[in-house]
Amino acid sequence: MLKIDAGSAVPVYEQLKRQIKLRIVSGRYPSDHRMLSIRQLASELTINPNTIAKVYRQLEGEGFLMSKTGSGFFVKLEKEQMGTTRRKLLAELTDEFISRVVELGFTPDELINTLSEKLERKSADDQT
Amino acid sequence: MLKIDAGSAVPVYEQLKRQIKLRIVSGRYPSDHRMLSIRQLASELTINPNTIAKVYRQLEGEGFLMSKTGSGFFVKLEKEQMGTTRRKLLAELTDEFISRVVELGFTPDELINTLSEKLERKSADDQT
DNA sequence: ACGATTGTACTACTTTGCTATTACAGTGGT
DNA sequence: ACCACTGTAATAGCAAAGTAGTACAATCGT
Repeated sequence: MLKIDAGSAVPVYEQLKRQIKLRIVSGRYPSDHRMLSIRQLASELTINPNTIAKVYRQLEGEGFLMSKTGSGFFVKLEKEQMGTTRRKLLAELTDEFISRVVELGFTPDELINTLSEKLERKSADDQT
Repeated sequence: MLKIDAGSAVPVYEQLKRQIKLRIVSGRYPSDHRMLSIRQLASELTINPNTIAKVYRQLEGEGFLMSKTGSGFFVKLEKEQMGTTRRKLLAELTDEFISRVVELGFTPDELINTLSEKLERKSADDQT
């Protein structure tokens, strides 16, 4: 079940987009899987259908969904594409992160160190 | 000299804030350094004084500046605080990055790998 | 062929973020 | 004490983002 936090600063359509993208990229929504219809999902989440439409259309533009007028939206991502798509997503996020951090005058060493330290601590917490 | 890209998607006040913060944190603007007055900087950059005021006030709120009504804004960051402040900034950015990436289902290994690879490639480019 | 369901397109309203304008109040040098 | 400088505060204008409402067109099952 998808969840929306209405009070959040990140807009509703953005929250939805991330969640759906994750489910597609992780294989939980396989290729040719039919998405809930715009109106169905809208009434489930108690938000405007147009917001759902926006999300679906954007995901279509990014190559994750395909629309068939009259019958619904379908997942488009083939299993073979999943790897490269995941890599591309990660690359984008990483590039943005690096540029922002470098902009603040940090060195690559500092970057790697704090990141790996945080990840170690995180995995320790997760196991506890 | 501070530079503003008027056509950029990131708002003017945000561009300014980042640049000034960098100069303070890197020590280029030492403690007790007097900033250009709101109106001076505004006329130099050909933008509205109120935008500068907003930047200064926010930086004051984050503990980088101090205002003295009638005489100007002054850098507040002591040399001893620079280290911890820098670390804190980096930690915030890193946490946000990690949470967004984990949200997309990536493993710590993938993360470290792409990051270090990108950094290596970057340093190679910078030297060329 | 019909009716229910699907996506689509257009419009409009509301809110928010950003910037601009103006008038006010405190400080400091001379 | 004055005057030119400083920050402050309050207001308004503008554009963009986000969401909502309504009418339309294509599909599919029966």
